[in-house]
Amino acid sequence: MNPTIKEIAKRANVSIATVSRALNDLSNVKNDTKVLIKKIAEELNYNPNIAARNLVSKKTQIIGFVLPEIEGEFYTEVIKGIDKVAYGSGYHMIVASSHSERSIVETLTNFMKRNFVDGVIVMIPAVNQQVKELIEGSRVPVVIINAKNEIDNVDTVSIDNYQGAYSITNYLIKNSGYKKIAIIKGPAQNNDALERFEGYLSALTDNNIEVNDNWIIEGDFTMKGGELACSRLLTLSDRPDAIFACNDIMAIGCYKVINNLGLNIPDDIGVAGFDHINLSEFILPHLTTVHVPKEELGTEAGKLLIDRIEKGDTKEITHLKISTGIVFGNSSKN
Amino acid sequence: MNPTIKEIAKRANVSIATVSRALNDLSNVKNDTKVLIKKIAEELNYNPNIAARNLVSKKTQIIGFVLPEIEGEFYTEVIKGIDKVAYGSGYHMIVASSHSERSIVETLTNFMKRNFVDGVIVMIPAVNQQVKELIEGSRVPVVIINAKNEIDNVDTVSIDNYQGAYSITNYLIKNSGYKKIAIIKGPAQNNDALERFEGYLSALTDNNIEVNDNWIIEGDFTMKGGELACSRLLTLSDRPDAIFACNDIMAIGCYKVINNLGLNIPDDIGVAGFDHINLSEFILPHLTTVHVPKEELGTEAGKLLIDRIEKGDTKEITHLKISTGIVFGNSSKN
DNA sequence: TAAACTTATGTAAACGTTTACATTATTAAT
DNA sequence: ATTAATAATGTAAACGTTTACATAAGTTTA
Repeated sequence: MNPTIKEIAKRANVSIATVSRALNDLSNVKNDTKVLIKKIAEELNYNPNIAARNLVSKKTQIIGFVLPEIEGEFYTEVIKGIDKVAYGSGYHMIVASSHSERSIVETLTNFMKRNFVDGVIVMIPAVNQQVKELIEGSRVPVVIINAKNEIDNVDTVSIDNYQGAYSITNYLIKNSGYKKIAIIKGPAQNNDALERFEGYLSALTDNNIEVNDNWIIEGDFTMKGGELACSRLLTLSDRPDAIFACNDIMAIGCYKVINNLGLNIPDDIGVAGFDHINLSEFILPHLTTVHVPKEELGTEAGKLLIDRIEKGDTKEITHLKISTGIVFGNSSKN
Repeated sequence: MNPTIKEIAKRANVSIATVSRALNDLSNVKNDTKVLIKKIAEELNYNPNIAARNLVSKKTQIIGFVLPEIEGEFYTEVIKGIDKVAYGSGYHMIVASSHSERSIVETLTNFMKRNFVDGVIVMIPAVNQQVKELIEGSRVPVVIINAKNEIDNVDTVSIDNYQGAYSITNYLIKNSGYKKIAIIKGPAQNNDALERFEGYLSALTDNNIEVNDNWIIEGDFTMKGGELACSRLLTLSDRPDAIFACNDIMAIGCYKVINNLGLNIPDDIGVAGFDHINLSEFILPHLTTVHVPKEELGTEAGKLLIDRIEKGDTKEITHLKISTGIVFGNSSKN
């Protein structure tokens, strides 16, 4: 059906080896021959058979991206970042989220055991033992996004959560003048959440502010969770004058509660988030939050992975930390 | 490196043909042999080489999804839908959005010419001549999401925009009692936008409401566009009492302007959108909008494509229209 | 018990490339 | 003009499967 190099060889009166060399622009092919072959290939609308090429090269030019769920803009941005880099280097990306019918482990196993992808990028908030072992034992190159640095023979890219949380807390203190800053944490096993919490603690300490345990509330990174946490905080007898929600969605949950109580943001109570999702700019007042370069997370992971695929073990392991910045909204005084 | 069927054959003292048959659970293999072979495969941690298999089967079990840009939850949901169906049928999905470095045509060409994917799902708001020809001439099965039915030898899935727009306009009239309903349209070449506009017109006509050209404003499906359109409408001497924005993002733009002017939604002016994006439930008052089953769009397209891949031309062309529903928010009176 | 099936296995080709090695044609060096 | 070096091309194997066809082994049937 599809023309093959055999067909081209016949028409050009050369061997298939020469055709292959010509089409791949290898050296040692007379220019005339090369031109002729390319012309014929063009005429026949020739396209190389990828499977055949993969078979001999033992590469597929495909990278896999494993994530818990394709949802929310965060992952979307990361996907975009990976895709751009992949495309630029001649790779394709297969996205595999886990869902009702497929577990993360299953996906990962599939990607790593079969000679199906050249490398895998994994972005999961909490790496459990099983996943850890899977990754450590993998012959396929892996890059992990945003996990705790507990797998050290693997390249990683992550957000500097500590720095982000530290600076926004510091900002709330130094610039806005808040003194009683509460925090709504993220899920307990979530590494990002942990690091953010630590940044918050350090900032308080460095500013000689005592940590008040009543103002440290567990959250779950959902809006509902934000609402509940916020209403707990606002009904305390000694209530905080600012709330640092460990992600934007929870911060938006706070907005709801605060508005319902007829309080003013940022005068009665300041609010800050983390992530800088689009929504944070849609709401009023605009949310003060931490900008996370989501797409960059993807591009960096992509670069690292492709480098690893192409250079193998000659390159040493990289642990990349991507810094964040503050988005100065109006949900905090200034 | 990786064990092959050859290695298994050697250990089991059989030919590679038998191994292949045993592993693929084909008939005509003695049960003892089958069990033995499978045991050895297991021990060796054997995984079939996909490239080799693809080479002979001339299939890759990969489907491509082409979209203009991975952005916003709409596409995300569709991706999720496709992924689920694909996975269920043993396929993988490669997502290729166009971006700075890659045009839609380029992506499409890449997918359709090479024997790289078994089928392609295309979701682009406006199919131009070049794309049309590309699709019509494709030997690779294609399913188009949400485009005008102008390519008839291809399966399509689309939202019933007309019905959605008709019913929400009708709702604004019949249930909310609005009489002066303006519309903010979508981009001129966008097919969804056109159909929505037609639904609006029909609903007015069927309710014996005269169409007022001043209340028909061009929009562009962006928040900013919604703001501008809204402020134009609200400064008219004869201003509408309700606005139907052809997508939610523009409706949210309207909220901004209306709030700024100190007007009340839904009493001074009603607002309705289209798409039912998450955001529509975050804002207050909750937006009255048209629910679009985004994930279903993906699953249906996936099913159609895989069916086409596996059944070939024996199955006749399907043009599927997916109905929508109204989300009764508080941005309209009731 | 031979003939006729059926079942189980093997042989070898095919899929479409790439590439090591061999060969021939061309150019440079003496 | 002969030899040496280089450039261009060809030959054939290899990649790891699947599968048509051939063969061997086992089971009915008359």
